[in-house]
Amino acid sequence: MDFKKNIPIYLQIIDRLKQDISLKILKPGEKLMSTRELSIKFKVNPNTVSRVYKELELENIVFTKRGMGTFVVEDETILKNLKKKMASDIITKFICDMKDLNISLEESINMLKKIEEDQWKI
Amino acid sequence: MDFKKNIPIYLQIIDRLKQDISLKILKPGEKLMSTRELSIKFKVNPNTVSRVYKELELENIVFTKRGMGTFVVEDETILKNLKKKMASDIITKFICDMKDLNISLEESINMLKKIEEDQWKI
Amino acid sequence: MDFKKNIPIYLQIIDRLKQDISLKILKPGEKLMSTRELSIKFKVNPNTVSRVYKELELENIVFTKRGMGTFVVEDETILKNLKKKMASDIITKFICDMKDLNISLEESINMLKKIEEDQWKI
Amino acid sequence: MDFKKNIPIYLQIIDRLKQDISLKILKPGEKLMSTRELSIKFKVNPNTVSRVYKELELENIVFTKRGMGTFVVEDETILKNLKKKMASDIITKFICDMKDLNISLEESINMLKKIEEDQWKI
DNA sequence: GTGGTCTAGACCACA
DNA sequence: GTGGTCTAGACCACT
Repeated sequence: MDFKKNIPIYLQIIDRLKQDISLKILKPGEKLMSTRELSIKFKVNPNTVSRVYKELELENIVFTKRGMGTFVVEDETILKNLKKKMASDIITKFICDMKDLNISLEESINMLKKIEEDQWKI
Repeated sequence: MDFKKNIPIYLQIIDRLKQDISLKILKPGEKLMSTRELSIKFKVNPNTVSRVYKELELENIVFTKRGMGTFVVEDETILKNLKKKMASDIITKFICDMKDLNISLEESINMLKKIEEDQWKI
Repeated sequence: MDFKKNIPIYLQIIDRLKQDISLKILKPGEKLMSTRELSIKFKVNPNTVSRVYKELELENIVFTKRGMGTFVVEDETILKNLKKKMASDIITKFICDMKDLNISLEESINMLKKIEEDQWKI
Repeated sequence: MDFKKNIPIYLQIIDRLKQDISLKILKPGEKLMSTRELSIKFKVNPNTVSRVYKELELENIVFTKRGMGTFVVEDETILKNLKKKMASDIITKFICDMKDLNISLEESINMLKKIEEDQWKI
């Protein structure tokens, strides 16, 4: 995993884990890698991973058992909402940004369709 | 104007000015407010506005005449490209973000269409 | 038994056993459950229970006969003091915490009285 | 300020600041010391103070202006509730702890009254 | 071995 | 000068 500059590493890792969880690459109840393992995998300081786990716990996406490790929550509802919320956030932002440029939702959709068609040609 | 947390104020102002320019609220050749005026209007540190103008000048969107102030460039081509580039950036980001969530462009478009229809009902 | 986060499990178990002993649910001289039994009952690591027994022994509340198990001490004086000390600790902490908030002992008592009256209404 | 062992320093500082705010030693809208200043005053690492400010911000007790510093919120309601909540937390804990020892609220109050009287004698 | 806390000190973006 | 992020590495308590 290579990190973008400008965006804090810990946020990028959070996003990555959220994706893995919402795509069920990490399943409900499954144990995450320990802070140390993950810090080695991502070539990052353990503290940074610590922070990631703490924030994910605040969002009720993972929980920790003392001395046992960190686990994905088992409540499926939360996990379903996670993906929904992430998608809805992206869409809302997109619509707002386009509105700011005075581009209506209709036009935006047309532009996307055009890109879709172009993909086939390649 | 109220600023979002997490995003640097100077970036938000840059975006705002770019919008105004691309929507021709600020016309080619028109003089921008002085750094002082703008800093008062936005209740922001004058240094922050300075930085905004500097960055816009680097992007060839405005230029400075010493002692006269800062002006929107008159080259229409640049201004047209400005809007195009901004829109294209937003769209690219949107498509990537959705892909990361394993949502195809087709699905994304469908979700947007659904929102469009829902707007009519309100 | 469900454990609070933030407070070490072993401390919570110690407190629980102290209560049981001071309330004579566990009587002087009575045998405690084995570490294994207790660890199963509380769904906890056996080491954790071991530690609990070790600490209680240090405080002279239980004692161990090799190969026989762990027992509540028979000295009634110790057990009486146990309850007294626990109560006094709680009270001292309460008074200090309220003082820190600039709430006098008199006011604290009034607040407690108010709660007492309210209970009757329910 | 001297810190208790066993309790994380950052929690002790949080508590201290909450007290100062609820007692209006730090007034609404007032600027807190910078992370560096406070870290020197408390002989503590700047990161520790950083963490304190972050948590207080999460609880909506302070807010930060980028590059300007950290300030007590100005909303009086929040600050009033702060003191209320802190007191109520302490009282609830006290009542529960005593109940666990099989000591009724009535008895608890009597014990406190006794202590109150004893104070006069000294 | 697990996460939690803390120190020391660095660099950065922001105002 | 302000807070935010990150690294390096330590110690601790818990399981």
